[in-house]
Amino acid sequence: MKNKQATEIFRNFLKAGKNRITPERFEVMDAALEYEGHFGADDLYIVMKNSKSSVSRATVYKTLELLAHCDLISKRYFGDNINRYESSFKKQVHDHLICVDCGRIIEFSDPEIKKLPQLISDKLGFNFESYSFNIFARCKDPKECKFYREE
Amino acid sequence: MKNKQATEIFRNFLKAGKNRITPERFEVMDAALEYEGHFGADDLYIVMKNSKSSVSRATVYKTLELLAHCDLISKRYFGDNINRYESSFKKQVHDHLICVDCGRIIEFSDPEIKKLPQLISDKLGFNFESYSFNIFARCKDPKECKFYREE
DNA sequence: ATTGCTGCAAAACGTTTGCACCTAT
DNA sequence: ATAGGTGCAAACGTTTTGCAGCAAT
Repeated sequence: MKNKQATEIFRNFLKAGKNRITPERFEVMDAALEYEGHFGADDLYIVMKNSKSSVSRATVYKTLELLAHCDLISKRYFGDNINRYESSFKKQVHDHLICVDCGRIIEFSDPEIKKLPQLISDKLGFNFESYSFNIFARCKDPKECKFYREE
Repeated sequence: MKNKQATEIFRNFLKAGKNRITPERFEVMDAALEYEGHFGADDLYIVMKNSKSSVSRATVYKTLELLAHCDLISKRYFGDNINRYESSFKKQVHDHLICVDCGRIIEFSDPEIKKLPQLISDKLGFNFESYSFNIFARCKDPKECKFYREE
């Protein structure tokens, strides 16, 4: 229970959906919000395991879905068959550019894009829920790209 | 070799990349361009198998990647752990709205979105390659949504 | 007391790989 | 001749599931 405000949000979300308040879920929440950058469910499981947590892999997977549903974390997909997450608590909404050569991920934020999903959903007769926007591109400087890949 | 124009495009792409021109690759190309709507690699493999093709699963997977690289098909991801493809030959570029309740997929096209990926890539110092834009939303009319789910 | 949650291991799933044979160049 | 592609089955890595016991309500 390292983050009081997030704990409150998660707790209320769980209550509202008639999900139980368990210590394991808050353990996963803390670890997820602490993780720097993007992580797969298994990455987080390993980190927790290494810090002596006894939360199971299944619980990690399930809890991450819950956290994504209450917008404490965001679910991402960069095209490599792994679902990734990242904390979105107190972080500004952003999208991603992925270098298809070196895999580097650049975060950016565009006011134009932010408002479009809501508008389009309305126009098509849907209630907007979330969106994903990824750009795949190549570093202009191949040296820089190679450098990044090697580290 | 059902589609002369696409065959030509694919053949040139293969030559340019020093990939060999094989009958299997064109079998996959034909099947992929004929497929109505979005399909997983395995879906296509089953269809081909059922029409007595002897192309292997591995070849289907590999060839779909090649077809995506020369833009004859587009690779999609709708958040359910399956990579999907759809023909993009002679089809206008479009994006997708997915109903998170019933799974229905609506295709739409927005001029604003089309031009942004290129612009943003330039601004960030990358060479634009491709992009993906998905909106997740809910049918406004739950009945309509339910109806769709049940069929 | 009743559900729902957990941990564990096994299974499931889509996808990739290793290998021997084959074929386009 | 040789590099590259194919088919097959087995392996892979991520994710989900079944189940018995446990814990939040």
